[in-house]
Amino acid sequence: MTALSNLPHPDDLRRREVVEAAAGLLAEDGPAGLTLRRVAASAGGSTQLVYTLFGGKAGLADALYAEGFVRLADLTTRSLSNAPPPGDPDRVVACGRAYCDFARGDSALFSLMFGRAIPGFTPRRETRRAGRDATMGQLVRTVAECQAEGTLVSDDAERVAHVCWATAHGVASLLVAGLLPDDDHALTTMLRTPVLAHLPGGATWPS
Amino acid sequence: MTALSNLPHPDDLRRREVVEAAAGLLAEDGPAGLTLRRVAASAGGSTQLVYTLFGGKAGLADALYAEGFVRLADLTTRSLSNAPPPGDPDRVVACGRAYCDFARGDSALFSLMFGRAIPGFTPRRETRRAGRDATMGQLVRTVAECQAEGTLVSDDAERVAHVCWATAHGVASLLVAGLLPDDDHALTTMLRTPVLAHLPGGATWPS
DNA sequence: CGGTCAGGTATAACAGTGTTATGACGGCGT
DNA sequence: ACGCCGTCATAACACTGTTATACCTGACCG
Repeated sequence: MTALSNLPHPDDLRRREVVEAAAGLLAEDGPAGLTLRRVAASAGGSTQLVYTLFGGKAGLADALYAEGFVRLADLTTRSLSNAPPPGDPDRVVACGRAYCDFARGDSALFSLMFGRAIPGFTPRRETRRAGRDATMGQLVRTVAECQAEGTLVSDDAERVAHVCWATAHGVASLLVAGLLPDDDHALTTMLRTPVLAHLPGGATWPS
Repeated sequence: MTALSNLPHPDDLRRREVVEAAAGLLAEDGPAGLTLRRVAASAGGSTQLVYTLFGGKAGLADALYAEGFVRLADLTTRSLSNAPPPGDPDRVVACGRAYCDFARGDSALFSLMFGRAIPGFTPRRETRRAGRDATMGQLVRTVAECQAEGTLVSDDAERVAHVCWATAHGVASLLVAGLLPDDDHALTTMLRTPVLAHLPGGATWPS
């Protein structure tokens, strides 16, 4: 089982196994249940395995951080495939809805990514940048499509995407924290708010 | 207010000391530095002190959670006292700005409140409700003042406050997570967005 | 005044954590 | 074949939250 297929590096396969085992433990028992011994046992090895593959718990958390952004991007593309065609502002709302679904579906992973759920861990700058670029890329693209169709005002697409991300993130975060009622209708109106502010013919800030 | 601060018992004075010592450690060394032994040493006692006063680390975290909402409310009222008179939509933006200032000023406490920074801890339902009512109360009040002046559209004030809170929380959270550029101008435009969507004469969602 | 009881306090022990040192094993190049 | 390097598992270390135990203080009552 060791050395027949070299196409993917065997270490990467092992890393993937460990990451998925860790993600399973994280989803099941929360960040408190993510211990090196349990991860090692779940992946069929010893705690040293995590050290040789990731350099410690911080490295494993970094891999889970990146994995979270990958899963979020997958969920977003899947949600966009069931949304109106490009150029419809509802696609921006669909991105926000996918964001909330991701947070509610795996709140522990969401907390690891955005809430310092692993005490000593802060993601590496490159990993953070990659995650930010991934989610911002999808959002900027859908916003720019709407601007090209004239369904959204031609403001800086990145800035519009920023505020849409912030809104979706705030809704999802407060939802997970149990501070917002989990009402589906109220959720859509909240997610619609930032794109409503960039609709053609909207109000401008009073000077 | 009654649920957040109890006056009578002399034990509460000790509780206050311990809470402030813990808040100091939290602000200085982050959630990872908040250990019972360090808290006890900083408050001049043994670890049992935390158990007799709070019943354990979860109880201490709950007290810190409530303390965080009190400090946030104080910062908000202070920010509102330097804002335009009631009825000006800029007051809502000022609330969001105070929210971001709070998050950046004590990111560890912010993470404890909203990000599961203490592994096993989730706030008690009453404490959570008290904190939510405290921040929502201020926000609903300032929004309702604007609606009374006609500077904001007469929608459900609580719903408007919800989306303003979510936006401010998302901005603050992504800022603390290092995922948004810390640009002051961009911050104000983002915080203005949800109130912009409720200005009189604004656009409505296309059916 | 003396005895008794309750409750807070400190000490020490326990299970569990991340991390690191210590050897043992196996594959590889020279 | 030999030495070497990396990987693995085991065990130990320092630390965590929690709990049991003993002590000591202070109030209450005979």
